[in-house]
Parts: sequence; C-alpha cells; structure tokens
Amino acid sequence: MGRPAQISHEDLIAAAALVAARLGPAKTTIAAVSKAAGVPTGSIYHRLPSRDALLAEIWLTAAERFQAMALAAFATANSIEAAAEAALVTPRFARAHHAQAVVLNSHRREEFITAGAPEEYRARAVKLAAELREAMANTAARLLPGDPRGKERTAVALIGIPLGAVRVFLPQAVPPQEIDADIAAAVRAALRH
Amino acid sequence: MGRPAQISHEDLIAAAALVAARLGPAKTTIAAVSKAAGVPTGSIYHRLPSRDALLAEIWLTAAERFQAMALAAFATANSIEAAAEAALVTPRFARAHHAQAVVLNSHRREEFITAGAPEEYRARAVKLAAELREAMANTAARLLPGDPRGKERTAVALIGIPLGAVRVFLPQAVPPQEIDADIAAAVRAALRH
DNA sequence: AGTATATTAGAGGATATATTCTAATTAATC
DNA sequence: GATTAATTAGAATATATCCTCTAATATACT
Repeated sequence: MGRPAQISHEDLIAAAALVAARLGPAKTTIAAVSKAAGVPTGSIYHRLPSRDALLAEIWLTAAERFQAMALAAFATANSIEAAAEAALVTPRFARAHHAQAVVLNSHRREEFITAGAPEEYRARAVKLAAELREAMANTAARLLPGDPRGKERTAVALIGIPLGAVRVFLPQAVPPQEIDADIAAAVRAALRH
Repeated sequence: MGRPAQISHEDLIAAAALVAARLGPAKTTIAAVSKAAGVPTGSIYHRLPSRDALLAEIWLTAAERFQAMALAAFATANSIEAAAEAALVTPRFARAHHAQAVVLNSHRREEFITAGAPEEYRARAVKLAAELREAMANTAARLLPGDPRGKERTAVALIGIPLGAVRVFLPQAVPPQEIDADIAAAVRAALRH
C-alpha cells in the first residue's frame, strides 16, 4: 500500500556512510547525502527525524556490525594464540566494509553521536559500549588471569594494535593481507612479554 | 607601538586546540574559540584570515611539534631494539601534549586542512607528509634491509601500533606509563617475526 | 603631551544548511 | 475504477555561524 520507496533504509544509510567516509561528518549534510543517494531531501526527513539522527544511524550501523564480528571472535580467544587470530577481525572488517571501517576508525564517536541525537540512538551507543566493556573484561580474565593490568593490556592488544595497524592504510587504501601476520605477532608479544 | 595583544598567537592556537580536542573540528567555531580564549571574534580575524586557516593552524602546530620529536627519535633507530624505544615518542607526546595528541590522533587531517584553507597552509601540510615519508623510507632501509615489505612493516610498527595503543585511552584519559612496555614488545615483534 | 599604530570590541550583513510544508505521484486494496 | 496510504518532490522558511566593518582603546615613540 502506498508508493514504494526508491531506496531501502539500508541503502540510504550505506550511501550516507560513503559520504561520511569520504568527506567526514561535518560535510555529511542532508544535501550531500540526498545527492549521493539520488533522493530528495524531503525523503530523508520522511525516514529520519533529523540530521543528528542520520549521523547517529551511520555510526551505529557500522559499530553494531563490527561489534557483532568482534565479540564473536573474542569469545573464542581462550589462549594467547587464539587471541592473536581473533585480533584479525579488525583488518578483515576493514577489507570487507571499507566505508564503515573509515567511519569507525578515522573519527570520534562523539562527532556522530552528538548531543542533539534522539535518546533512542544514544541508548544504542551506550549499550554497545557496555557490551564491549563486558566482553573485554571476560576475555582479559581468560587470557591474563591474575594480572592487575589484564584489562588494559587486553584492550591495547586486541583493539588498539589492530586499529592502529589498519589506520596506516585507511582511508585511502585497503589494508593489505600481509599485515595480518605483523598484527598477530604484535598482539602475541603485547600479551605475552 | 600600538595596543598590546591580550593573548599571544601561541596561546590563541593552544586555546583553539583545546576546543578542537574537546568538541571536534566541526564545533570549533569562531565563537567557541573566541569564548575559550577570552577574546572577541574580531581579534581572531585580525590574526588569521579565516576559520579554515585557524583549523589548519591548529593541526599544523600539533603535527609539526609531534613530527619534530618523531623524526629525531626515528633517526636514532639503528636497530630493532632502538626502534622499539623510538616508538615510545607517541605515548610520551600524548602525555605531554594531550590536546594536540587528540587533535592528531582522533581526527582526519582533511577535517583540519580543508579545501578552503589558504595555499600557504596546504603547503606546510604537504611538506610534513613528504618529510615523514622520507624518514620512514630511511628508517625502513636501516631496520629491514632487503625486505620488500620493509616500508609497510616499519610504518605499521613505528606509527600504527603506538598510535592504536594510545587511542585506547585518548581522548578521555592519558595513556598510562605501563603501556610503554606493551608497545615496545609489540613493535619488536612486528619488526622481528 | 601629542601622534601614530596595533589591537580590542562587538554589532550587523551575507551565506550556508537544516527543517518544514504543500502538492504530486504511485501502488495496493476494495 | 475509485480510494487510501506511503512516498516522492522540491520550494520556502528558519537558523546558525562566518566574516566584515566602524569605532573605541591602549601603548610606543617623538
């Protein structure tokens, strides 16, 4: 019933993510997104209440996708060797979802989840952060039991190191396959030394 | 001669960097900087031609400072062990110059060096990039001679890994001393494995 | 003291962009 | 085929903020 939309919600957000990856959140204007997606500005407001909501949706869509992969990988990290393998979700995600990786990696969360974003969106961001914190605590307890710096070291190893490694290549290029071995070696060393 | 300025150029840029670190480049408005620095908007335009120039100056001041430290450190990296020590400039800079580290670490260069920035500023950015590229090539030739992936691995080890490690703590906190050992171990492994 | 000059001071115009609003379109349902 | 509902379509308005402009002010030099 009713006229069919000429673009799906997912495709609209994907187009917006591409704009955000290319131009950054500041230049991700309604006009720019509407042009990139090939829909009039009014159609965007038909689906989303505001620009702040659009920016939040871009970031949350990317973050939820990445976090689903990351938490699944971390759950399997029962040894330092397995953790080194799990850390490779980050370069793999960057290769599979370049624009979303740039959104997550090259900008601060606060530039997408702004003070003006509707509460619903802010709540999703809070939930994501809490889930990640919990997963990191569990992983740290398994990998480095008894180490008072366990959480900190696990975060540096499983998140910081792979993030920094892919950032050398983003946003212009895609991280080459070969760095995976470098990342794995670095993660092992950071957890084991 | 003439009325004395109530804030130096350096202090103005430092105040602006603090705003940028806190709110991001998009919300680093002339009004916000003028309020933070305690000077009227007209005074800012008396010194800088435009907002684009101000944003560029914020980034360039931070980048030039960091790069001076980094290139000096990399020049001493004649062994993998020395390189692991050199990589610690990144956490040290983050501790000594928190706001500038956040500017460099948590945002893309393009959000500060915009298309509208005066040519003079763009030229400084180009020069910085060229100097860094050259220093990395030299360092790679010393550390990993004959390795076809030498430049890539050196960049990941000396830039990517420490950058990612400090990013776990920025912008809210300062990276703790203790992660230096984790970074050094990771850098050694990335270069040596 | 008087003059020249650099800077402060902040109100006002110009511009960019978010948002709203009315009408036109298109498909499913009766 | 008429009706209804969802969406397109884009012009018009509101708002934010950059930048300009005129006047006032404070120091150094003569």
